[in-house]
Formats: sequence, C-alpha cells, structure tokens
Amino acid sequence: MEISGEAAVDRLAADLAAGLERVVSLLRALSQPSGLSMTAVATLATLEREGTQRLTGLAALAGVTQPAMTQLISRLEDDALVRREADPADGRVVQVRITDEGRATLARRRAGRAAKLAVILTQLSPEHQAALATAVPALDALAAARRDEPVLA
Amino acid sequence: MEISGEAAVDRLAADLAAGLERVVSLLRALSQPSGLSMTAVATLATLEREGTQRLTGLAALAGVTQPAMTQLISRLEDDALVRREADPADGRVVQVRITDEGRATLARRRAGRAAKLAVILTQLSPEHQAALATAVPALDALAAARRDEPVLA
DNA sequence: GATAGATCCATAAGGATGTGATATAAATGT
DNA sequence: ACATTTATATCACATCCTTATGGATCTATC
Repeated sequence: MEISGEAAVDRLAADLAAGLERVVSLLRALSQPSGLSMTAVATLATLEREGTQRLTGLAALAGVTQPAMTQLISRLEDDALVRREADPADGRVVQVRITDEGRATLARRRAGRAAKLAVILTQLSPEHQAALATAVPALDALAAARRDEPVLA
Repeated sequence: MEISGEAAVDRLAADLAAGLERVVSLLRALSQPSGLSMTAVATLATLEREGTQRLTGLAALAGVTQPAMTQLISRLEDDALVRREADPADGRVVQVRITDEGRATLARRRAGRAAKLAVILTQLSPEHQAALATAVPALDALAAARRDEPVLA
C-alpha cells in the first residue's frame, strides 16, 4: 500500500506550518537582546553563503520590501559589516558585499547561539537529536527551493 | 570507537544555529503582509496548545519582555482573538485565554502558510521531505525543552 | 497584623524596523 | 529621441520592540 505523495506533502506542509510557529520564539530567545535583528542576521548569512548580491535580490530573499532592505543595508554599512559596490555593467544596481568584520560578527553571533542551543539540545532524546541533525540539510534545501518559487517573490 | 556525545551536540548546535538563520526569511515569506506579527502567531499557538496562560509566562515563552507582551495581548484583545481573565487565587495575575475567533484566525493563517509551503515542498527530494517530517516532533521537543531552561528565561 | 520586599501587570517614552507611495537615475525598446 | 521599465533611494507613517517606572497585590518576617 503506497501513501499518496500529494496528500503526504499537504500533511507535511500543515504540520510544518504549525511547527515553525514555535521556532520564532526559540530564535528570539537565542538572540542577544542588543544586537542585530533577525533579518540582519539572515541577510548577512545570505551574503556569506551566496556571495555578493544586488539589493533587490536580497530583499526578495529576506522576504522584506526593497525600501526595508535599503535601510537595513545602510545600517549594516554604517557598522562596516557590508559594503555597497557599483555594478560595472549596470549603473542602477548596487552590489552588496559582506566585509571581514561582517563575517566575524556573524561567526560570533553563531557561536553565542550555538552555545545556548547546545544546552537545550542535551535535554533532548538521542532520537530527536538525530532527527534535527538530519533536518538541517533539509531546511537548507527548503530555503533554497523558495528562491526559485515566483509565488513567494 | 564511540562518538563523543558532547562533541556531537556541539556540532549539531553549530549547524542548527547556522541553519535556523535561513528559516527566518522563509517564515517572513510565508506570512501575508498585512496580518499578525510572527510573535502574535507564536503566542496564539502557545495559547491554543497549552491553554490559558499568565501574561508573564507568555512573555517568557515568546522570548519578549513583559511590556511587549502586555501590548501584544491588548492588541489581540482588541481584535477579539484573546480574552483577559482575572485569577481567583492571585489578584495580580492576568490569565489570557484564546477565543474561538482566535482559533479560527490561527487555523486560517496556518492553512495559508501550509498551501505556500506545500508548493515548495514538492520541489524537495523524498529524502528531504522525510527528514522534515521526522524533524517536526523534534522541533516541538526543542521548543518545549527551552521552557525549562532558566538560562534563556 | 504591620510592614518590607518581591512579584505581576500597566504605562510612558523612545528606538528599531517594517510598509506603501513616490522620486531619481539608468537601461531598454521602438 | 522618447516612452517605458527597472533599480535604488527617500519620505511619511505604522507596527512592535526596548528600558524605565509606577501601582497593586502577594509573601515573609518580625
């Protein structure tokens, strides 16, 4: 007996939609109160992972509007975490690049989060820990798949 | 040769800390632009899942300050999604209860997110889909474990 | 049983960060 | 050349968070 693929996806989507609600609180609790916003961290991570990006692209990837990204990049630039660069092929576009200081900040931030997460993870069963370890690449794939989905642009 | 449990947890924590950065963007993209904030949805979900809660407890679970939760509950109450109730045993505390309209709103919200998620999930390999399905209970356990962690209170 | 301290919630003031509308500059197509 | 589209910036405004503080109620100790 084979499980219907379509129904399974819908079921998974519903479960995941409900489950992800809880992750927001977790993320907020993991963040230091006085630091970068969640969007700022996500954007820095994108720049580190994918390299230089244009501003509009970053806005779409972060799920915010273009004006919001313009302001975010300005703030990050003031903190010397990113650099605006001109695009030689198109005078309108702004290419955004992460700086070494940006990378260092991101690393520090991750280390802090990881330390807090590690404390919590030790309370979980080995099965749940294993499930999370397996899910990390899947979450990455999920985020990557969204990039190519015009519905969510 | 046995893998050190402690090292494995640290490694998982680091991977998960980096991986969760991407989820923020995904969550934002899944949200309708004009609706409830991410904190509001997470709080409503807590109330639905755990039942009536005191205001301070909600703030701790959501990872925000108590004044922020007071304001959020006021907004939700204005929209008739929650109700403030007096605690018969302690005159200081405010018990917050989700209303039927709150449940309905949460359900609508989840349905919208699930529909968008389903589109993305179909692009993932069966292995990744399976990994995510297995991870949902683990994510719940992770969020539940945080509750008992005073370090993050 | 009075009173000091702790706890819970509300309020106020301010800041960070989002949106929508619109301006400006550059590229593109006719 | 000129109209249209595209990329970014700017402006006005709304949302939602923070810190600081106040008032009400509970708890413990004298």
